[in-house]
Formats: sequence, structure tokens, C-alpha cells
Amino acid sequence: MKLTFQDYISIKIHKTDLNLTRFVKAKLEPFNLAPEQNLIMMLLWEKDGLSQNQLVETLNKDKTNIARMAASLEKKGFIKRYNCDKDRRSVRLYLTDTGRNLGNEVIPIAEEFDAIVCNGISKEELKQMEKILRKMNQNVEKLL
Amino acid sequence: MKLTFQDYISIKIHKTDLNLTRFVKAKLEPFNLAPEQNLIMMLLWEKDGLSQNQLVETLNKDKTNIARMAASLEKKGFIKRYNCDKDRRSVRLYLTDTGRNLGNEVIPIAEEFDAIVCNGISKEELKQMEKILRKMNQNVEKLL
DNA sequence: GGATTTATGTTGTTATAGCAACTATATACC
DNA sequence: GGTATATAGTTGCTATAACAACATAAATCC
Repeated sequence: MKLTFQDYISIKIHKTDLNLTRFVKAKLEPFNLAPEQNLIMMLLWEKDGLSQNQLVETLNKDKTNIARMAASLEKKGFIKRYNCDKDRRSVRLYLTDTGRNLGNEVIPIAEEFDAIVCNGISKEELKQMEKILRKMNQNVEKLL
Repeated sequence: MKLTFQDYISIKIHKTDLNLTRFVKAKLEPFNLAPEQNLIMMLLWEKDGLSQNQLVETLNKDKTNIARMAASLEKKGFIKRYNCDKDRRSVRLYLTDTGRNLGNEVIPIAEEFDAIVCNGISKEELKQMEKILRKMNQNVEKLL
């Protein structure tokens, strides 16, 4: 087959991901919010009181990552963690007032970021790209 | 604008990247080679004796990451690091025999991985995707 | 040719990312 | 209803990612 380094689509995706993350990291820095922490906040702004396990499934990350990010967000005062009454194993995350207010500032920045990333790319092209990404995920997931 | 979590293309790219990395990590584990370390090895298999700084530019990573991955690869016995005679600041990486031989086993696995990822995706679609990824990189790079 | 600037790497710190092993609780099984 | 199993989180470890501050060597500038 003889592929060279530049041929691998996975490497191109990886580099792009790092570039986008670096960019959004700088955008969020003034708010004392790291990129992945922001993903948790975005989900909580949509629906408060999610459990860590729900975040594990939505974000498709290891539970240890979620636990540590949640601990960090609590330390920063953006959320509070409470044990669920119905299931004592489960930990639910609730926004503090500070955390809720943060959304008013950060959500516009996230949307502006998306607009910058998608600049000059048509809706059709985006749909196409999403389809291919889905296919790639399926390709590896069925073998995991 | 009102975007929800699932609307962000950056998040989809990020998740896919993590999925692909997780997959390749498992594939490389038997060889005591981590995914990013493998990227350095792939470049050395193509051209031995690259400097850390050349890797910084090719891999588009911070020099600290490259330095630490190179240190790790040296510790594993896959490469040797020598100071360049012409430029005493520069550190060049050279494959050991072990490192060179590793390529015979790992390169086929990398190519198989690429084939798995691209399964059911046409050459046209891949080209299209690469074009969009390039555009996204440009979109953020010009603002960094 | 000596001072300033630039380039290359290293050390220290914080934030992801995932695996293994563990605790505690809940569910299933008989 | 007591045992086995499954689920939700935590702790410890390694690898990646980027930034700041630093050391050293090279290049530039006058």
C-alpha cells in the first residue's frame, strides 16, 4: 500500500482537532474555563442536574475524566455535586449561580467560535462531513 | 443562533479523533508504542536523523511534547538522541536497530488501521473531507 | 567583534485521556 | 432473603497537550 505520513486521514483529523482546541482554549481562558470543562458546562446549561454517568455517555469519555473535570468545576465554584437520593451511587451536578451566569458570557463565544470554524463552508459540505465522521466512528466502534 | 451541544462540528471532530486514537492505541499496545510516539517513529522510518525542531514543525505540536516523547522513545530503546555537530543547540533523533525493525511490524498495522477507518468511504469523499479540514485550520490559524 | 535578538531544548505546571484496581450501592438470580 | 453480578464513582498510573520561564547556542546588527 505504501502510505506516507501525509496520507493518513486520521492524522489530519487529529491535527485539526488540536488546532481547534488550542483556539477555543485561548478564547475561554479569560473565564477560567478549560475546553473540556466547557463541554460539561454546555450540557448543564441545557439541562441542569445531570449525573456524572450521563455525562460519560454523552461525552463518550472515561468516567475518571468526567469525575476529575467535575471536581475541578466544583473547586472553581461553577457547580455543586450532590449524591442522588434515589441512587446513592450516583453523583448529580448542579450549577451554582456563578456557573449559570457564566453561560450568558460563554455561550455567545462558543457560537462565535463555531461560526469562525465554519466560515466559507456550505451547509451541504458540513452535512457531508458529519456523515463521513459518523461512518468512521462506526468503522472502529464495531471492532472495539 | 441557539446552537445545542450536538450542533457543534468541532465537538464531532473531537469525538471522532478520540475514538480513532483509542482504537489505534489498543492496536499499538502490544508493541509498547503509544499513538503519538508512533507518529514520531513513522517520520523517522521515512527519514532517519530528524531534529526535534523538525518534528515540532511537521507534527505541529509544542516543543515540550516532542522533547518528552523523544525522551520516552529513547528510554524504550527505539531511538538515540545526539546533539548536532553543526548546530549544538539541535538534537537529532536516530533509530536504533530495534526501532528500525519495529517498523516492519508496525507500518502494516498503521496501514490496516487506515483501511479500517476509510472502509465504505470513497476517494472523492475523502478528498472533500480533507479540503474542509484544511479550510477549518485556515479559519482558526489566521486568528491565532 | 561585542551586544542584541533569535532559535532550540529543558523544566515545571495544569488540563485532558484512558486503563486497572478498588469501594459502595443497586439489581438479578435462585 | 442471601449470594452473585452489574453499575457509579474514586484513586493511582501513564501518555498527551500547551504555556511560562529558563539555559544555551547561533545569527544579526552596528
